[in-house]
Amino acid sequence: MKKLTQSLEDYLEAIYVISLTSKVIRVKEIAKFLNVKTPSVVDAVGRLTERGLVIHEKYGYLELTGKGYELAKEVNDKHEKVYKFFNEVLGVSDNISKKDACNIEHYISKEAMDRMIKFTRFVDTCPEGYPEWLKNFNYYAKHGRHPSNCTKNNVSK
Amino acid sequence: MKKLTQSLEDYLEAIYVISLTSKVIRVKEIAKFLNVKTPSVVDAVGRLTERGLVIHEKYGYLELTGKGYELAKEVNDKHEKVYKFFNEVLGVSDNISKKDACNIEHYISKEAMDRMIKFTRFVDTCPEGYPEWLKNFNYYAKHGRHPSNCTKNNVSK
DNA sequence: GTTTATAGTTAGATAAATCTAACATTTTTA
DNA sequence: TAAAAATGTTAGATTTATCTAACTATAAAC
Repeated sequence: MKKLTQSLEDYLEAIYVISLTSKVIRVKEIAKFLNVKTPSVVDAVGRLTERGLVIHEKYGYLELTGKGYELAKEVNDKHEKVYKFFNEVLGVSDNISKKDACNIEHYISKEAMDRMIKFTRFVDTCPEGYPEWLKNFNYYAKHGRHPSNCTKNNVSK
Repeated sequence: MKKLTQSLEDYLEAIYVISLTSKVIRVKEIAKFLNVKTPSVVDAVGRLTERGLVIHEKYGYLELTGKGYELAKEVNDKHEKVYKFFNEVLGVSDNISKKDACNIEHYISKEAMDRMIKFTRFVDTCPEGYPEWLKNFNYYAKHGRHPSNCTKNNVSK
């Protein structure tokens, strides 16, 4: 099946995210979540319905189909993972990480995503806790030079 | 002035990149570079001209204005930097890094860009050469576990 | 220097994504 | 339960970005 547009992915993800905390899903909620007007939502939901990703009872509630749920979860997973990488590894602020993740999630390749996920996990599972080299990076980012203890702590032979 | 769309940024960047290796710039070149048809280029160039970023003699050559050049360079710089980060730090393959950079360049925030640039430089200027921890990451990415020498080499106290 | 080939342009179509304004349905409430 | 409020839908407009087909201008070749 043809790939979803960025916009449709956003709508699908919004429905998914809303469903995590809300019992029912309405057009108005989606509009609020995405900062668009309700006719835009109706339009998008129509297109998602055509593709069998959403079920929408007229004037009533919305639901993801199985396929819709899976796709939505996939998109949202990417979002979460890009966010984590930006925030935890690169040290980008919370808000900006979220915003960037929201855009990038639609475009990043499987391969890059995989490396980001692994990188984040590499940091998170570091045997020594928060890795020394990442401390050193933060120092470098702040001061523009490697800390004096850098060589010592990282030399391998 | 209003932000350029992704598409217009692509056209502008294309013109810039072509100008690096080609004496003159033509509609056809741009079309080839971006894999679109010439009417699309004419249209886009028209919009770039309206914004004072490009000069186009009818049936003739194209040129970037000063402002256009600056903007194009900015966009292309982002491209280069995202590419480098993905390729050199994350270890994403050449081709995919390029493709991803091409998309992401339009969306990434100044802050995240800044951190990526610094991260790449942090790696490149590492006093010990290619850093041990990055070798460890590559090991981790390949085998799914930290190398046995990991703790030793990175412990700080 | 005409003809032919190449390149560029215009016109008109289509699709996505948004909006406002008007209308319809449901739900709430007095 | 009838009026009012809230929510949802439709219709129609706008912008961007593409395309194809038809036309026009410039360059090349003979």
